[in-house]
Amino acid sequence: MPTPDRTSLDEIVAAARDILEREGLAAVTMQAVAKRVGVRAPSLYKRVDSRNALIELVAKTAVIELGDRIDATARVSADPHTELRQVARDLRAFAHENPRVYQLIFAGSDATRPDPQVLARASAPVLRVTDDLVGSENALEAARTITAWAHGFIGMELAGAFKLGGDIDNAFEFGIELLADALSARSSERRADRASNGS
Amino acid sequence: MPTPDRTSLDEIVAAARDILEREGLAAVTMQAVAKRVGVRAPSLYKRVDSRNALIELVAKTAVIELGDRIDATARVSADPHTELRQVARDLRAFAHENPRVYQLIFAGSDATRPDPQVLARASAPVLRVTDDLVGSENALEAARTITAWAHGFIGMELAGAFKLGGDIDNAFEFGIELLADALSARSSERRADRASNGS
DNA sequence: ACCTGAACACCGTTCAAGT
DNA sequence: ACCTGAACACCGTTCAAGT
Repeated sequence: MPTPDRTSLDEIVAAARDILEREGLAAVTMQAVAKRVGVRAPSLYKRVDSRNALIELVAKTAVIELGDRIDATARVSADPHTELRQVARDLRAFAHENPRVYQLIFAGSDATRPDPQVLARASAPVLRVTDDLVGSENALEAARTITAWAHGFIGMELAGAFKLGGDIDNAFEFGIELLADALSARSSERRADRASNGS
Repeated sequence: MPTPDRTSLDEIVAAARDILEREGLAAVTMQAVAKRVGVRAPSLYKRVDSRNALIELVAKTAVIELGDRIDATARVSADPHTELRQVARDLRAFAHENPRVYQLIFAGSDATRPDPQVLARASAPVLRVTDDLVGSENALEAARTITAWAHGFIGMELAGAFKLGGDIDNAFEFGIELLADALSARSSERRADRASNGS
């Protein structure tokens, strides 16, 4: 006679994520997760291939969540400049709310990193903005510059690498403005070039 | 009667670093390190407090090495603009040569991250450059923008996050130029402001 | 069909016993 | 003074036995 299920994959992934966020990756043991969902460790293997696979599921779930979030705010914004600012702030807000998941996603091993498809979806708004700003020839490079800056800034912030004092929020806004201005400047040059080329 | 030493702390740290770079952090077990230096695992505890302490030593050693390297090339360069470019390239070259150590340093846990003192030393050249470029009021923010961009770019590159094709070297140079130009522009504005203020 | 205890291999770490 | 085997607690994982 079949026993009713005592847990579910979703519950397991949620439990793992919660433990990760509260106590760190090392604390995400199969025993700890099992205990949280009211089951013994071996039972987890009915729904999950391995601990690594479970960690990957946590990462993947979070990436999708992040993608949705960026997508939602990117969709409603006005000009590229403010849209850019908004995407950067969204990313940072997510990182502040889910620091360990964020680090798992962007600084973890190969397996926990977003797969290209999801990544492309998440970075689409950035590409759209840079395309508007600097034109399609340099849109990819520009998008990479912005993404790299945001990712690097947030990573350092989470790592507590900004030890020299100063206002960190301020430095973030400074960076956004600097990059946005720089790209706008390129954009103007480009328009000027085009005009003088007559193309 | 005292036995002659069969290994040394330096040898142990070097062995651990080598294993880390070749096979990843998970492969750095006390047994693996011990085997490499010709000793049994328990003997390591004569020279190292714990596995974590050993990993920290690997990180610290590498940070000092990196600091020396940046310091050396930063010292000989000419104008701030090229110095900036050079520091960024040094950082990237080190990351390419020591990818796992780099990630350990900049994306690892609290314990493996550079302590503030060493970090300050390594970032001094950057601060000097930004001070030249944008003035002392915004030097820290500017330095953070540059450091964040470089760190983020390299981190993404090592993570294989640049899946959309395109020339990555090109994107790196694009980023440097964009940032350097943007800071130079600020610098000009600053000079103009000062002139019009009469201060 | 799901769950469990027992078992296995492998960790990090400790310690008494060797030289 | 350094090194070692044995032992302990704790992992991830497998599997036969329960319901």
